[in-house]
Amino acid sequence: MKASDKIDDACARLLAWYDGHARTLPWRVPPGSGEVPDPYRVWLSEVMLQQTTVAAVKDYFAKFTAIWPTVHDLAAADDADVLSAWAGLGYYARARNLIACAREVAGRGGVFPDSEEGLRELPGVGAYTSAAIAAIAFGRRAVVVDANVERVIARLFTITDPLPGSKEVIRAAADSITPDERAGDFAQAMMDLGATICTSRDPKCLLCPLSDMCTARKAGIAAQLPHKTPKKARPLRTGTAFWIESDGHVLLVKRDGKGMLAGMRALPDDGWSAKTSGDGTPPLFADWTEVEGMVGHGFTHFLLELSVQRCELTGREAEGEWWPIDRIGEAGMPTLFAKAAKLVLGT
DNA sequence: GACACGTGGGG
DNA sequence: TCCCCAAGTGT
Repeated sequence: MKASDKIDDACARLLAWYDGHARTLPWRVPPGSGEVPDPYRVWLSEVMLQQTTVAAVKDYFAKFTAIWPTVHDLAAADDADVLSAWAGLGYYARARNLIACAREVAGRGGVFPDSEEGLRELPGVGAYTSAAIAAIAFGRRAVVVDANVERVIARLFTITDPLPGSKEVIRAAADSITPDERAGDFAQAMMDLGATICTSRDPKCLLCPLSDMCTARKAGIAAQLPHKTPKKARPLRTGTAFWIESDGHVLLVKRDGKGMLAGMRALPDDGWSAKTSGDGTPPLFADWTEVEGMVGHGFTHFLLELSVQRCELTGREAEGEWWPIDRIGEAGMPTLFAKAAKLVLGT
């Protein structure tokens, strides 16, 4: 059997498997249905799915498409409303780029570029997302490589060099088995395979349509691939958030446009960051009381232990936005501050 | 290439 | 409990 035959075989088997096993997802068109995917929904889902699980995205996708059914609607939205709707999903730069991208596309008449290169120019659309949209929404041949594909390819071809150094080698191997036809289905098939069969831990090789051609499985090392260079330990930082209450309202601030949780509504704090712990300094002079307990929160590159101080004011002169406490859940704060609010309110 | 950038779930 | 991981991008 020639190498090219094996490649065609892998491709055909994967597509056949996908026809019978594709996950049903809110943003997906079932294979063979003849439906045409909406580029707006494909784009929105792909951005939401960056470094995020399908389960976490589902509710947000439903909410966004209900409030903003088209790219024009999203482009016309207030920044604060979009950021609030995104609150809890994480990686907030994605939301800021989402707004910028929607406005750019709306400025082109609401038409997304239909090529990988054109899509790549859009804010928040990188190598992966441009390839994914080109393939899924426009049927273009594109080499779509996410963490699922990296894992499947590393195992199929026994690529043992550690990530991220081996990205180019993996991409080239993925290129070699990417078909000209059904590019979108192929990309989604690879990702579904990685998500459900060729999983990071405990791969289900007995169920895999490619198991007999998987060289890592043959070598008995499938579960150990891909190798990854070890991550650095996350430092522990401490910080303080301040709950300033007056007449049933709490004082919220808008965070800086740069850095952690940029642009998000939040409780005032003492300036903690990934680099340093906070200094405990309150934003104003008052009779502060320590709230019992602590909020533990893990960010990508550090861990935070957040204490909360509270005080009661008689007026509302302080700088910020006074938010009704009984509607604090609608404030659209990142999870860290939502946890702090729960600690204060005992909910 | 390295690092900043969130969060929730699974083993 | 803790560690790893997930449909990455921008700087």
